[in-house]
Amino acid sequence: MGDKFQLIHDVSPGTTGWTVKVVVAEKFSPRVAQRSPTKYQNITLMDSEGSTVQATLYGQNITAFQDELLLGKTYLISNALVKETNAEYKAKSGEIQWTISGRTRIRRVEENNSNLLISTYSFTDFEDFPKYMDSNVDISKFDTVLLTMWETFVDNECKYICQNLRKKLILIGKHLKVTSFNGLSISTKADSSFFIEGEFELVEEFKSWGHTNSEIIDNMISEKHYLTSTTSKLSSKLSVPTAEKDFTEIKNIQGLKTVQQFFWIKGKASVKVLNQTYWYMSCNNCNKISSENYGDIYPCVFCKCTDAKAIPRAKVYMQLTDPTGYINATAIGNPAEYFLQSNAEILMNQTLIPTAASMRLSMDEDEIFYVKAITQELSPDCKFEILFIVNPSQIAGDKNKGKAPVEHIGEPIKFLEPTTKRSLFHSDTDDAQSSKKKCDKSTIEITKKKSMNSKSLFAVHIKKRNV
DNA sequence: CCCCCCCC
Repeated sequence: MGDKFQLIHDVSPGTTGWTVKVVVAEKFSPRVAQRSPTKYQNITLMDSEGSTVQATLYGQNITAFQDELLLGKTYLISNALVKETNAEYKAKSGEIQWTISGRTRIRRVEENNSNLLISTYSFTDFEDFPKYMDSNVDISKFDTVLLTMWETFVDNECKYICQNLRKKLILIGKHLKVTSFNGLSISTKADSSFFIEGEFELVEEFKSWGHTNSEIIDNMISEKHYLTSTTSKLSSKLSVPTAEKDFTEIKNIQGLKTVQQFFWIKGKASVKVLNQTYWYMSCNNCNKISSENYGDIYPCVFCKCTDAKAIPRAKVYMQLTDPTGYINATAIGNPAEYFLQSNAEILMNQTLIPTAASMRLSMDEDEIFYVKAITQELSPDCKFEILFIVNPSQIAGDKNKGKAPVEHIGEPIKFLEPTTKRSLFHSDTDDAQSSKKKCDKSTIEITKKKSMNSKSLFAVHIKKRNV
């Protein structure tokens, strides 16, 4: 390993412009956090001098990077989030931890540094262990697997394996509402339909609420409404309320505890924290964060698009007020550009803290906001996201005027009776075609990714695609 | 759709 790069010890919180060459020395199985639904995965990285640092991945980054960071391989890493571990947990002071996210640039280097690892760890026997731990094959076939644990593995790894396996089974059986499993997230959309992304593995058919999980997923796919972000398309999906009683007063959602809900709010937005980043670099295909430079073509780790383009996307953290109170909320993409009266490229090139001359920082008149509330497990308050902003003048004379807001708002999710015989479990090109036909502005790809045995293990990839 | 953060 050459020395033109920094070493792990050279990188502290606040260090900029660094690149460290590392070998992936250990890769642990993803775990679910004890006190929150957060998934995390720890990885140990080692530099040329044998120093190590713990790197952590969270949530969807775990699946996104699972093929990028392979055990024993060498990488150049830059722009990880570097911080001291939480004082509450850290064993010794000054311990550094890296967080690897979509911002982090990772470049594979074709070098064999396994001798470095072997000289530091007795690592060879351990090599097959991580992939074994994370395997679902054993569950699906209900084969008995003998796993021998010793010393601290009994208390640590063994405990977590058991917990995770149990959680996975429970998740598949019961949870088809708002959850994630192996990269799958099924969440309610603003129009009460479902958005499914990522991969999931159906280990076993479970019945819940009178339907098997495969039927429920079939329903979601056959319904497949997707919201689009533009106001014109929005108005065809949602009728904007006009009666005062249809708006939610902010005081009623401050400190909200519900899982996920949508509200119409009539009020004003303003930027209170001027010194924020009003954009992020994104993938032009999936909008996820990118570590590339503007305009670069790159393979996106999230959507796996091989020729994704890095483009800026607007983002703003603001305060929403009505006569009864205020909440902080985030807007991304269209609503952010609309509010700021700017666009992502201008926002990206802006070097100074903005002024009212360079963008809109507050509203003069009331506007209508469609707000999504998401409970934060560890924080007392909800997080709010502004999905749409509608100027009341835009809906004057609209055919929806006077209509009550669509009936789903604030209501629990309902599963529809199965309307189709089409099953995910015979996913072939015919199914993919029929999905395409029913889809209006998007297509859904259904691919059988792997089939370990004839009936129990499937991986299905469903994604929205703009046409 | 998306950002941030996140665990022992």
